[in-house]
Amino acid sequence: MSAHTGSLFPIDEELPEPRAPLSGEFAHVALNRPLDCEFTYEVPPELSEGAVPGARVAVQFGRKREVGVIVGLDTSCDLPPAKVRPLSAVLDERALLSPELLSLTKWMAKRYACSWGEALSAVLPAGLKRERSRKVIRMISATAMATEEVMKELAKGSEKQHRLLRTLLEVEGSVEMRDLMRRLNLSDAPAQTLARKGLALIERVEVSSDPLEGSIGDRTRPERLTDEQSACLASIVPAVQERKGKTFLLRGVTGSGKTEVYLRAIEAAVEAGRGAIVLVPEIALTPQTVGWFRSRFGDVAVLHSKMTDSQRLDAWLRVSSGEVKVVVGARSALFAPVVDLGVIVVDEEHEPSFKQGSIPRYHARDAAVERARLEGAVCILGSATPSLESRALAARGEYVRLDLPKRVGEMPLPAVEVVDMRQEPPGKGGSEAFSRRLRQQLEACLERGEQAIVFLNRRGFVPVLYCPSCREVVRCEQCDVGLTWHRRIDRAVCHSCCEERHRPRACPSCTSPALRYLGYGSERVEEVLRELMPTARIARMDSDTMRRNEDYEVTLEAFGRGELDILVGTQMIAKGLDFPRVTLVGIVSADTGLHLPDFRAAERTFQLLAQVAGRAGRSSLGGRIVIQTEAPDHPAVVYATLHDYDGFAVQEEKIRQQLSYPPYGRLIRVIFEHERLEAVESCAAALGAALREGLKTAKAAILGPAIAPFAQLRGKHRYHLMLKLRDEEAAETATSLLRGLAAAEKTVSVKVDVDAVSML
DNA sequence: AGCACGCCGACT
DNA sequence: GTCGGCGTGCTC
Repeated sequence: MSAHTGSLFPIDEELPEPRAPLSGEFAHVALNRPLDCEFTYEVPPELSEGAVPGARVAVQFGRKREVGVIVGLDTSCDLPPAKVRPLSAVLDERALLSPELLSLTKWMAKRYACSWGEALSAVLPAGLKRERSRKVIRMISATAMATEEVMKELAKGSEKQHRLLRTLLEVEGSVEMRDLMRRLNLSDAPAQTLARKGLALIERVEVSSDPLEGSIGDRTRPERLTDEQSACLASIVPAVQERKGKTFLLRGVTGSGKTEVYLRAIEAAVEAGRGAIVLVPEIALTPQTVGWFRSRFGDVAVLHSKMTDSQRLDAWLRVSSGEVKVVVGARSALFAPVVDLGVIVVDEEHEPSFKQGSIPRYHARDAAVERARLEGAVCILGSATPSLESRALAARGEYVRLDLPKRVGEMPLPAVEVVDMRQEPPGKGGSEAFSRRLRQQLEACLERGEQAIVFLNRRGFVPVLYCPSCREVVRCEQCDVGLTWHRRIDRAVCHSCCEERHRPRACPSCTSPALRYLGYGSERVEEVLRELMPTARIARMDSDTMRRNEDYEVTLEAFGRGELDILVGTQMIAKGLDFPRVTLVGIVSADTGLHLPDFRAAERTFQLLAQVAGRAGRSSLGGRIVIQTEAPDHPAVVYATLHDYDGFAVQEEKIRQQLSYPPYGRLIRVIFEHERLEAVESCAAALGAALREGLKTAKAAILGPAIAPFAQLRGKHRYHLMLKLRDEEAAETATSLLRGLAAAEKTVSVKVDVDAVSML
């Protein structure tokens, strides 16, 4: 701009020039950018026919070409004419997104403090977010040239290449490169180098077939339902026919036949010519689960995180065309473009994985309720241990509560025993991980020829590297988290940033050589178990042993065929497994999550214990649970022992109410991150002050700012603050205020997590 | 978020 | 004397 145009003159010269609004046809376009507004483009006459709300368009934005979605049309425009550009192209022949999905994404933007375009980007499959794409994945494998000799050579100088190649040799076969690199925390440079040396082979593959494709379940349609199942369906089925949005909270103990209720509700929708979506936690999305739905509904579209972009696109388009009416998938399957949606099921609705960790930070359960409302569909939230949030909404009459209190076939719930680990004699070499009682039960179980599951929510061999002389544990310099020693790979691993390093010989802070190795993780529990029970056939399932998709299936199938006696594992084995010969579940420690600085720690522990306990006693063989703990009097343990969900909920609700935590009001968490500590501190303080000022009159309480539970993560300092909002109005005020404040911050990263499920 | 423009330190 | 740092402001 030249100095003569007026920019150097006082601003009072800048009179708003009077002008008539432009007329013609204009489209409001939402773009996948964190910008608070939509952008207006002129619709050229030749594009007029296709330019409808819900269609994707290509537009020139700044100096880039972007894909956006038309969210509205207008016949006038009051922007300065020079600013308005024409649409470059309409990319779809019809509205790709229904009015309901447009409304749903608008609701998400408001609720979760993101732009409409960002919410839309959660709905569109990746293949439709770019103008042209057919992404291929890269697979990597070791070649025959990768010998032990070569490994020794690499070990000297090329740390990263060595680590990568060793992993490739271990997995024997090719693995998806992007996935592997993320897990090993490597860029693809080391892989490229290995490929150049001929030690690794990188192939571009257009896509293998859907691993869940052929799976057909063996669940037959029962002739008769239990009285409780019939009662549930008697209130659900009419609601499907009424076409009014309605939400049910279905509380059913493990083995009570929740799935059959889902299936019948979906049948009712399909008979009425409508479609359905079933959401399950990612980890429960197994061939077995998918099979149940395939066996009943034939062609069922599956959407999960392991699919490639083109597979997802394919499934999405088949659903959109009405060719497929039933969709099963993880979180994002909520947005499947099902034609005339009649039922949405959210199974295990209490699972925190339904909350998306990145923008848009939506909760799929809450968004499902909203989508059902918009579509006039029925939403069924199912769980053995519903979240306190859903429980409260049911109590307030927002949801209809339904109960399945008994297991199908009068199967009793398994007996639960608690072992107080403080009373156990000290052991050595990790044997203290098993109480006398649990050992005895394991032996008895195997003698009867039955199977056992041993659960521990902690990976690695030893989780604590303790220096007795400075009384500190060895921490990750990047993350302020204790390192875990993994013995098989002999490395100290940070479970927060996945960074691995050599096992420290001495204490890094005081150089004392006498580091002590304390505690046990799943790797060590497996080893101890092999020593205690040398004849038992044991397998471990955690994210260290399950490096490939197939590993999971192979191990579970072997367990199902009875080729294994004991399955040791973490979270991974807590959900959904249904093996009739499992009669014993040992929980090595109930305490791992109990003392986390998160107000939901007790709720999570209770849910986990109930979940894991549900793996035993699923047949006439009966079942038994042994819970080891150092806190036998903790309510989460006590009520889990009694199978008393309501009892636990009632006492936990008292605590929440006293402290005004959800479900007594909503909660927003704000996280501040930056390399420079002073920048984080001052930004958090300033934003905290602005919030206190802006929310003076709202029913809100602000906690903090304070140092976040992980004070450092990947080298960034972290602060956080928490807002407790007494009512919806306060929550809305706070959300929009925060959106403005966060957008104005340029240096420090400010994340606004509405209805946060994790405080860590 | 990108991506530009714009003003101050260490290099040829 | 330039290359490049990241602060500030805009995108229909």
